[in-house]
Amino acid sequence: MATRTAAQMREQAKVEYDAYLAACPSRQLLDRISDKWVGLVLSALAGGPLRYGELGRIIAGVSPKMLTQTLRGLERDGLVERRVTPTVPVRVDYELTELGRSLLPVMRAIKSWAEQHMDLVNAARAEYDAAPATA
Amino acid sequence: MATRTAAQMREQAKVEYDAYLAACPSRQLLDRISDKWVGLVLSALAGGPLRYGELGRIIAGVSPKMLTQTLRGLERDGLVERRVTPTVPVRVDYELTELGRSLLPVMRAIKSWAEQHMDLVNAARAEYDAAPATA
DNA sequence: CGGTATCCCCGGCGATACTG
DNA sequence: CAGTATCGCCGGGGATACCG
Repeated sequence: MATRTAAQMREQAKVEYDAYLAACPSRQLLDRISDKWVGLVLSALAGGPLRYGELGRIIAGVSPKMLTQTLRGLERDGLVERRVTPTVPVRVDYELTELGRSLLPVMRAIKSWAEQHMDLVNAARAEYDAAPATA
Repeated sequence: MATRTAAQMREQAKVEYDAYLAACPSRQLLDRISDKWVGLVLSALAGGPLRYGELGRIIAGVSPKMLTQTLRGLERDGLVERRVTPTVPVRVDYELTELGRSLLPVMRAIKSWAEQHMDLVNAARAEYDAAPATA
């Protein structure tokens, strides 16, 4: 066995780096908000509490599974609150918490940059895609 | 067959909604910056131009394929510029464009929120995970 | 040095059917 | 009404090997 191979050392470094990445707050946040449905749910909830079914209708393309999964994730992170009213047919409302609302400005910043610059990005893409040869 | 089934109408609505989502600037931006390596590359490049190999070493856990793929995507979007110096062994530098630099404040906003609030999020997670029964 | 091309595998997304 | 459980598929991610 003798010396550890370069591959082994690299492997080791990689594992550590992955662990480091997983612990990075920015990455954690990006992982959360980059989820396909999170942004939609957040902005839907920005206007006030909504029931499960209402969210499903507003968001339209979401399956019950993904909606629940998204909601659970957000609840777990303390960004939304799940409030159950035990009436005859149960009624469940979801609402942004204080923490969840504090995230809205960030979402707005993202939206703002996107609206101001995405046309440039799209132009760059078009140009890039249209360049088959010659500088 | 007569009437279109509810499933068909739902399908239709979903396709349209997906198209709408795909066109949403915020979603496009999120799709880009939420990429595992994009944030790393951007912040690495924030300090000035770097060579391909340097990026690979700084970022550590990245495979050549992913590094190239990330770089190409960013170049295509006009966020980084690829500069080739045709010396004997080729030399390639990557550098943020003006557009790319304009994105840095947004990244900082994300980082800032994360650093200020992720401990609350993690606390919420711990509490959530520790709640097996009773309110 | 700076990539490209290929293969494989895993995880996540969505659809469906069913329950309290 | 508000979910949960299960299945299948598809695509992206990483490792590896190889070119200019």
